[in-house]
Amino acid sequence: MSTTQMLKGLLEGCILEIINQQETYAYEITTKLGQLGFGEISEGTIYPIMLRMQKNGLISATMRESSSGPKRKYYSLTEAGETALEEFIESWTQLRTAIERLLKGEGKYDR
Amino acid sequence: MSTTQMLKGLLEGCILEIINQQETYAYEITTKLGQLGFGEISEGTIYPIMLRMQKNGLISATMRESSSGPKRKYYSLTEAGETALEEFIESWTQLRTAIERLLKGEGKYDR
DNA sequence: CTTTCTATATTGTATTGCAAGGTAGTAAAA
DNA sequence: TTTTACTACCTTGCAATACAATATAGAAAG
Repeated sequence: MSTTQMLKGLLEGCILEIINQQETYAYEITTKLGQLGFGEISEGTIYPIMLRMQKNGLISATMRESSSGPKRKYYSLTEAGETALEEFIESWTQLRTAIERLLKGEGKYDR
Repeated sequence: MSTTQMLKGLLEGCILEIINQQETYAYEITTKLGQLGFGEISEGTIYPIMLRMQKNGLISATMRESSSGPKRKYYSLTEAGETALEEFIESWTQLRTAIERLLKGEGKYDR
């Protein structure tokens, strides 16, 4: 079981959180995720997510000059994005709690 | 963001853990997951997973009579299943840690 | 002028959760 | 006896998503 399948659905929420903490662009997000302990997240993963979230109205983008390369597309959260982030955190907390309870062996003999 | 996408890849590992704690059958696993705080996991979700894991040699099955209904297919972990479970727990711990660090705002100003 | 790093985007594929549907056994209610 | 409900198994087809592979291009350094 690789982490790649476990990421599904979590990545979008995590990226919302990253943008919420600081306005940033896709290329930087990949390195950020690496630093945080997610695996190496490839660009083929990130860019579709960014475009999808923008299309769904969760983030908005503005182009800005870079000091070292092509223009960067900086993203920030829309109001819908902030709401989605809150919902993500709630869902994550619930899921994490459920799995932790399972792994601790709680409910082992309830039947 | 619904929990359904967040479950991807996690369900298989969680089911391995449930079977590891106590030999059980698919129908019971659905109710078990409900009690633990996962959503209502439908049978269309569970049965394909069980067949897949059996095909992949992670679990083995034996039929037994039921006191209240059709025969039950009881599953237990194979050696490969135990290994997969250990790997899942490790991957999960790593992923959980990464997300928690992110949500706590660590690494916010490392750039 | 070639390489390397930055930075964006697209296409196609595999995995997976799940709704919807189907089959059957047991048992209690009507 | 018929009906209803619960148990218990399984299959088909769809939608969402991560990712490899590929493409494009600007900037800087060698």
